[in-house]
Amino acid sequence: MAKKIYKRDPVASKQLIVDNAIKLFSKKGYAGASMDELSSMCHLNKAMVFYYFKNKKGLYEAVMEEILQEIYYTVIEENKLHDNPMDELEGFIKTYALFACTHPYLPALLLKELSDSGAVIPELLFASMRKLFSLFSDILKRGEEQGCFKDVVPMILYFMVLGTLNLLVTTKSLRIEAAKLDDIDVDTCATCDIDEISVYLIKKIKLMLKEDR
Amino acid sequence: MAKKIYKRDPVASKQLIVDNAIKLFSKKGYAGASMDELSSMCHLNKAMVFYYFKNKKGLYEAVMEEILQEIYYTVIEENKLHDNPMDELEGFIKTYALFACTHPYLPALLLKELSDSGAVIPELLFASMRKLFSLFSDILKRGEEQGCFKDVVPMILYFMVLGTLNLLVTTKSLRIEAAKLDDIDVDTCATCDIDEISVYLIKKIKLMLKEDR
Amino acid sequence: MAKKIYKRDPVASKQLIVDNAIKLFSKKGYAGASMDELSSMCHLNKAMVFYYFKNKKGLYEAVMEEILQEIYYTVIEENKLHDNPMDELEGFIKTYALFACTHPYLPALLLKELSDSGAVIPELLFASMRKLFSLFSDILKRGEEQGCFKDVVPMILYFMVLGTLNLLVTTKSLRIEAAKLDDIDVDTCATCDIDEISVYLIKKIKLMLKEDR
Amino acid sequence: MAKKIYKRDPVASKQLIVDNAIKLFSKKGYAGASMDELSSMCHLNKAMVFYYFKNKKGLYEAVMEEILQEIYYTVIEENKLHDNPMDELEGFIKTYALFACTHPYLPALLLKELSDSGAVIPELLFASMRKLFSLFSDILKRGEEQGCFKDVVPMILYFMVLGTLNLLVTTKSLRIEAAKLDDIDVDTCATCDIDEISVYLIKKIKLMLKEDR
DNA sequence: CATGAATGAGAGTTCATTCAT
DNA sequence: AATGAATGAACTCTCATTCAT
Repeated sequence: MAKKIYKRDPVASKQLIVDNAIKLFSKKGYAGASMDELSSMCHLNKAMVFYYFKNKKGLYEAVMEEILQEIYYTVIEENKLHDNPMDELEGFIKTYALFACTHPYLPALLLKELSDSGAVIPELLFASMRKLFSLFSDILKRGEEQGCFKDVVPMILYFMVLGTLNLLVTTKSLRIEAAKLDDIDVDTCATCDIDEISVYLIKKIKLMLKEDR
Repeated sequence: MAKKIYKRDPVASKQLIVDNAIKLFSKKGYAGASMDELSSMCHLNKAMVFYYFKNKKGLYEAVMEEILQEIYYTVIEENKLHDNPMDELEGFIKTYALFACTHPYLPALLLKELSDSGAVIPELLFASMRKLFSLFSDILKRGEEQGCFKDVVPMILYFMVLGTLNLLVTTKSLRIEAAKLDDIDVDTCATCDIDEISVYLIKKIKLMLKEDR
Repeated sequence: MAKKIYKRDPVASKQLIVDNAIKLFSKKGYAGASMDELSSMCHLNKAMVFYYFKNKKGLYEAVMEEILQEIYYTVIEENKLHDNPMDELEGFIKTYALFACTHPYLPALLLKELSDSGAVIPELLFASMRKLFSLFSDILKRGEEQGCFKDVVPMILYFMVLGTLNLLVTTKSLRIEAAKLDDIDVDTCATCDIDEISVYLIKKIKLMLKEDR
Repeated sequence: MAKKIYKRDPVASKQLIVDNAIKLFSKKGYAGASMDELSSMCHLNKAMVFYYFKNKKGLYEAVMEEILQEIYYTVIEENKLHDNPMDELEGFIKTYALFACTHPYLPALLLKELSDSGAVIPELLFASMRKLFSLFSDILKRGEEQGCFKDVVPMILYFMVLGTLNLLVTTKSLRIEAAKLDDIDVDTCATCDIDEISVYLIKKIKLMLKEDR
């Protein structure tokens, strides 16, 4: 008679919702995502979403909080392995790049949120971005003090790193498409893997910071 | 009884709709924008939107086409003023930066579209981005041939420029907010004007391209 | 500069609208027909329809009046050629059949209207059907008096004739479709022409009226 | 405050919708029926219609399927009671007539659909009409083989029966109206009950099939 | 914890109709 | 006579959310 499987595992169910919400929100954006579609992705009843989360916005906040925390802790943990600004900077970029590549919903969600200064969750986004930026800024500032980085404007450099990496991740399918059509001499980096990209980016950022002019 | 407003200027009405649609789409995204809200922003009857445009998507396409063409022609016109890659690159960045700053809906719309590889209008976005990228890529390629640029990967550099500028524009209000709270020693470039930013960016990009390693 | 041809022939324009309205109403019914589609069928401005006709219902009435009058006069003119009930009956059926076949919108419109007792134009339909029925009824009554028809109930026989012919006309495409699929031994009269059908119908009606039981 | 009515009987709610949809579609046709009106007829929220049915067309199909199945099974069940073509034919006509009279939406819906060869649901109507026709055709064919029917063209006779009965049912109110105005000597069968009509029809059809000419 | 039924508001879109030119 | 712009009401359908079970 059991025509349905009742999981009755609240932790698992909640996580299931969050996981699918990440997928959905990153694909369709906040407004474009429907709770109906979400629940059917989870093979769960629609009302369950509202049982675990206050409302759509609450779910979105939970989703964003989760992924923003995840990237933050990933980066900060990796950062502990290094003891000089040069390595720390390299580590920051490499780690962010790898994370963005293996969790491609992060760039999608981040760019969407940043594209309107966090219209949906200003405070949360605000706090998270600040924490990550603080770390990045600290690295550069210390590097400047130690004389290995010159002419540093952390905010701009921060968006340079994040902008480049996030856009390269989100446009991957677009660039692959382009590669099929484009002339021989235009390279869209369609086949570049994330390591090549971050190596190049690191090299260039280092060149940037080596001298004043 | 005078409730109806007869403007009867089709060109003006259509432009009114497009202008407000730009605002609305850039603020709320495609899915989040409502045609109801749009029409009341225009002080026009809702049906008028569908009189001038096939449907919501058609309007969105018209909007995107307009702004993508505008930025493209602005950049390409400016480009004609220069005769060497170094100046051309500088011109490209300065022009894009200025345009993005004076037309802040462009970064908002672009980031939103790019964040999901152009979910709404793939072909249109695709074509436009390619045209702009072609120009950028050409500049760098010629510079490389002439020996003034080294170790060039146009695609990455393209997203570096666009990513940095677009994010700096869209996060402006966020960064101003941050400036009020932040400690003294963290600069969010809240007060930087676009010229300072682009000068810095140009300087850094040039350093990047000066040597191989 | 003349990018449009201004007909400025009111009679022709009005007739153009009526002609296309006949097509449209017979295909889509009253509610399903849109004035927008109609006007573009006519290559005329939408407002012209309302210039010539009070409103949608007024147009529909004009359409129905035209075709109901046409069939009525066609039948009554033909009827004058005969001088005995038997020939008159045969003439009635043959004429109606031929008209329905060459003007297939008549059955379509008639069945639609009759299917809800003339919801849209009760009085008009009412009057027209009565006039045609009167003629039919007279023929039968006179035949009965003269002894050539027996056991006559005009109303039922009237709907028998009209029902059969109208349905055979409107279902023509359906029956052709069926012929392609059906087993050999089922004949949907897909290829029958209207003459064969009316000859058969006349023969059968005559048999009906020859004796009491 | 008690504004909401919680019936919470899905079977009843769904049937309520279907029942009212039958009424509405048969009165106003597919295009003329509004889902708003339907839901308020049901004292149900508008969204419930779309909860139970995919869309308007899906509801219409469900409605048509229900009534076409009902008439088919009614006729076929009755048919099993007889063992000779003559009785079967009589049974067919009587049963159809009675059903059409007690379920007057059937003729209304059928004539509307047939009047444009099933514009809304071609396949469904097609299949149903074929099944019913097959039964009718079989009866006549067997009668012909056994020598009790002569000169049989099933398709025409089928539409004769259905046309007559359907039109007599749908025009009932029209004919009652006419009876009030008409001269003494014209009988619109306004008061005829369905039994008298089907008895007359059966008698006439039998006469038709008794001899070749 | 989980479900399906129910809801009201609003979405995008089309409609018949009218107005100014 | 003819046009295109404009309107308000209605349309089908979807949304986030809540209720009873």
